[in-house]
Amino acid sequence: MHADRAPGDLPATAYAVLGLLSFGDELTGYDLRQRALNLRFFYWSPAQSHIYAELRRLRARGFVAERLEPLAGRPDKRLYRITGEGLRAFRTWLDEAPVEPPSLKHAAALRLFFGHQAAPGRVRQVLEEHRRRTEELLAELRQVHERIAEVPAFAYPSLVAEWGERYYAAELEAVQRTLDRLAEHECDGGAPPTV
Amino acid sequence: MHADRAPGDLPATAYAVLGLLSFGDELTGYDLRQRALNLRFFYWSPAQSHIYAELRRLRARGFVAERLEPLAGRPDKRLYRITGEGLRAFRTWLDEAPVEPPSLKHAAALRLFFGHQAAPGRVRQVLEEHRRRTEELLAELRQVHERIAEVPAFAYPSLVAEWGERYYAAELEAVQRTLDRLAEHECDGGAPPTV
DNA sequence: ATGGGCATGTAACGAGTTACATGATTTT
DNA sequence: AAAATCATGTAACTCGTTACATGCCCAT
Repeated sequence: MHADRAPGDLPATAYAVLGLLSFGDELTGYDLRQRALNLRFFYWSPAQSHIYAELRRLRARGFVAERLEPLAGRPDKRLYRITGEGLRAFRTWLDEAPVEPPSLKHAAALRLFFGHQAAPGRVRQVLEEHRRRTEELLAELRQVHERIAEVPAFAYPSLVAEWGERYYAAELEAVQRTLDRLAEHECDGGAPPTV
Repeated sequence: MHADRAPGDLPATAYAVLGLLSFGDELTGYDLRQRALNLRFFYWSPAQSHIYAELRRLRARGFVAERLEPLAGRPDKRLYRITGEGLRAFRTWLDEAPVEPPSLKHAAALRLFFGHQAAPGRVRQVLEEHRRRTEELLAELRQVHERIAEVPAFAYPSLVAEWGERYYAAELEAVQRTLDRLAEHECDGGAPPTV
């Protein structure tokens, strides 16, 4: 879970939050939650409560500064801005921290792997649902990409979006091929062996 | 971390271990660790200590049976076999449990996303390392695939391997394109904006 | 007046990891 | 004689989640 990290160093999630602040805006935890949602296409999005916790930690380290805006009858609104120290720390992480290998948890592929135990038609159903969801995700990603495509500050996020679009398009093709291969199987030998 | 699950239900990891036993062999925790390694191409591989813990839990539920083989001067060797109840539970999970959306944590893409803060050349370096590692992983996957390709019991794992090969090949292409786009950027505007 | 968005926060928990410890057997 | 492999296990820890709780403001 926490790999390759020198003691006292922060997890990638903390730097992801810090990085979202490195674009320069002053943001609330709520805002950050929204921004973090855009990471879901290639990284994952931390839970709301986790973001708040991460902000407290970053603040304790002096990586972000907090400004309070009093609100009547409920907790103050907290606005965060990255500090000079925070920016230095972020750049050091970006430039020097070892890049963890990408981790994929592909539940649909896991189901296929164990297909020998599945009910007839189940594997196909799982793959088709996966295809549908991938199509949706790709559509959403295209929308996000369109919104940021011409904004100079988002040149790099745009590159990631392009990459993601290719990624999901390839996934769609690969699923289709798997579906086809599955159909072949059912034609020749009947269902593959149940062991 | 633990999503969509009815209370009392087990995490996907537990079912993955159970699934590895569903091929019918009697295996030790150590063996299972090896087998679980093959899941790393599309799912992740749990730590050794985690596998042992999972086996204890599966045993407590009656999903696996344990046979002890006494060894002189150290803990007994424990051999596990799936039970009828375990097989039923596994099939129910496979056929009925909601399939979690695939989760990707792509650390290299995260670095690219924040490229505006990176030192010159760093993003390229990260991508090139990612490409190298992906090539390695693909090579390993091809080897595994070759070993199982003609084994009837592994028809489904073979399909997953094919899928994986396409997946990693597509990733390689996508990274290359990103590298190219990056080079274009550096030609026209100089480095993209540092904000 | 009701629902959705804004906004923060706590408590309890489960998942999964690293690091360590031990020792026999087999291979080099 | 050393190193790798086989084999099990514990303890301390972090990460991240779900579920809950609160309450304002704005649009319908």
